[in-house]
Amino acid sequence: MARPRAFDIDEAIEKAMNLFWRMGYNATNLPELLDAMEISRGSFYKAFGSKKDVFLRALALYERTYVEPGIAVLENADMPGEQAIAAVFEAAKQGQSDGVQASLGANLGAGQEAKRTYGCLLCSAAAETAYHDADIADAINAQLARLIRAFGAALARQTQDDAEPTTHGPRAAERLAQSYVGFRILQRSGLSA
Amino acid sequence: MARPRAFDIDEAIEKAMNLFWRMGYNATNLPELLDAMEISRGSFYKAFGSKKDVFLRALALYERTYVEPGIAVLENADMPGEQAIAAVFEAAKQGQSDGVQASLGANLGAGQEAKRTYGCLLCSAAAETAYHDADIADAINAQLARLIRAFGAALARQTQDDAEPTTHGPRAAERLAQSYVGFRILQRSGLSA
DNA sequence: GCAGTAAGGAACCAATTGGTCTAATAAACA
DNA sequence: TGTTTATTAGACCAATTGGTTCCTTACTGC
Repeated sequence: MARPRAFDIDEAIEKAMNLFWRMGYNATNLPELLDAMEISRGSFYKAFGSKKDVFLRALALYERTYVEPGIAVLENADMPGEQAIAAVFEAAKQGQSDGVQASLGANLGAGQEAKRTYGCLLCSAAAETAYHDADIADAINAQLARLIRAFGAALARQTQDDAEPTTHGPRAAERLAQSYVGFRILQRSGLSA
Repeated sequence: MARPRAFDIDEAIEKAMNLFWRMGYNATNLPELLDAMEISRGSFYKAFGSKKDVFLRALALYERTYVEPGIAVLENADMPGEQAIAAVFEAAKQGQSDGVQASLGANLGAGQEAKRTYGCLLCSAAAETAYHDADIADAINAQLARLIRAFGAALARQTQDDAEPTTHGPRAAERLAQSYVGFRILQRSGLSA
């Protein structure tokens, strides 16, 4: 009995996520965000409430789309731990950013230098917004904590009993997560491939 | 034959550095910056020109104060590579943020929770400003590249010929730098200690 | 004392920020 | 057809952004 929403909420959030991914939270302003989401200011505030809410939903979508598959691999009891960890790092190396690549292609000319990635939204956001907003910080820290635990689960399934300190001890999962985050930050800077 | 500058340029930049360290570049606004530097708007623009210029100088000061000592250790030919690398990570763990601790103490009550650090200005800035300003990105990437090279120098001086993939191969220095950056990002988030 | 410079403070600037509101239109369903 | 709701575009908002200008007040060395 009423006009249905013309845009898809999830699609709009996905477009927002891709912009936040590239720009970071602070550097994303409303006009650009509305442009990327392809909705009007009115629809934006009616459907989502605020920029911060959209960012939190984008973070949640990022988790579902990019983080959880990795966590599933790390926690997959049928896969040896070393193999799971290697697979997660390999996925990060391969870009793991379809949507980003797409939006990048739209921005650059004819796909030249289109190989550059924006790293990891979660990792970048951790560095940027840690001290600014408690809600955002909580959401990010929860995701990072999940990731660390998943690395721990994979480490616990290791088949080889090697002596690498990186893969043993109480802080081994933390250290693996550090490597992952650092990789993705330097990847964003273009210094790691 | 003229009135001398009443504030010390380097001290002002140091205060700015500490604020940028805590807040990041985008989230630092002029009034807060002037307040932290304890100079007036007029003096600010006469002496430095712009917020961006101040940030670049703060980055340079950070490099001199916090990055170069680490690089010197890593490149110290008299110290075994493993030892140098361990020392750099240990320094990062210890906080390595005197100025920041001081400004933190001023913000919080009576020093409670004063142990929290802001991670590493360079690492956080790498994540935040990579795609926004070319000058800033260049300055950051140059510093990161120096750091990676220094890790490489330390690796080349290794005494033990262990089989850890982390410490061998062409990308070993890059991997060490990743660990370092990731450590400091998670440190800022409070998830690594 | 005087020239020269820097200080602080405040007024002022245009542009942008995230966010609100209105009015007209459009689509669905009963 | 009428009710309901979502749509768009745009005006509008106060607050904030980084930055400029100006005036008065120091302070220095000659």
